[in-house]
Amino acid sequence: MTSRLEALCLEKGLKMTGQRRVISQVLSEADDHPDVEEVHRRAVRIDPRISIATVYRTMRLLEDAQVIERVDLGDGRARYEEATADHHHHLIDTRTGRIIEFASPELESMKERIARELGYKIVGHRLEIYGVPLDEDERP
Amino acid sequence: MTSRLEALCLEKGLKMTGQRRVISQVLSEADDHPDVEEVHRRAVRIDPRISIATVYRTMRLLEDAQVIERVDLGDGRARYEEATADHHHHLIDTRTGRIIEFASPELESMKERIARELGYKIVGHRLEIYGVPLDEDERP
DNA sequence: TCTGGGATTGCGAACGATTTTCAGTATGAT
DNA sequence: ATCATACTGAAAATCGTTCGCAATCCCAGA
Repeated sequence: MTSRLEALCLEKGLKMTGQRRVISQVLSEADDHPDVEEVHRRAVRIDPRISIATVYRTMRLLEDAQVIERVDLGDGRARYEEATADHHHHLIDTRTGRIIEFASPELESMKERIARELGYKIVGHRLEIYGVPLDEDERP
Repeated sequence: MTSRLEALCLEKGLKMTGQRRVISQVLSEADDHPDVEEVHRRAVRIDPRISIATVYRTMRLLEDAQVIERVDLGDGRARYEEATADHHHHLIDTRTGRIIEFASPELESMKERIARELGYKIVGHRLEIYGVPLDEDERP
């Protein structure tokens, strides 16, 4: 069975090896933001003969092919998510590490406007909010 | 002469050594976002017997004491700036590496609102915009 | 279906940024 | 001035990541 990412790789003309197939599957099934070690851990469960170096190489390949996106969440390692058309950002629960994705068109346009006022054209950006859950009585 | 940061250190009850004095001076005089190596380079100009390890240690100390702030600009190393009361963000010129600081109260409140809607209280956040200068004819 | 050669892999070594270890040194309270 | 303690330099260790290289795999073409 062909995973979503595997299809994308074929589309981009990437050579489809066993390990790339497995890593694509792992990433297709992930709904979190695994780092390379975690991807490797999951990949090895499917096929034990996959080295961490290959995972690193494949992640870079997929990133370059714009199939996945690197997310830098401030802990020293790279995390990844499937590439999506819409810009979104991350709210990190500092108590649990849970990551909540959110998008805000207003935020996007404000950011555009700020850059424009400073005389710049945006080529990339990133916003992360670190937070803790509101107490019961503070909920909106 | 006592630099601004040195005064802050004394205030916090930190032991004032020669190297801390020099590093404090370097940081007080900096108006950019130097990384550890750059701080070390500047410190050594004032007193050559300062090791990079001490700079690393002192930066962490000052960061913990909230005297300076770590800025993660996406190039693999930590950069620093003096801690300020007001939140501000960074626009990084990807062509030259120039860093432009900006603040936006609207952005702050929007970010508060987003967190609140998601059921969170903000404990920290960061926004970086990467951009290239607008062409002449695009300037606002 | 078989083959050749370039792409890909696994391993371990190399890497850059940062932290730690440890023995020697300096600081500030007394 | 003394002394316990905190601090320092130098080198080794650590962490995430990349690289070099020989062995292996994939797939277009015969």
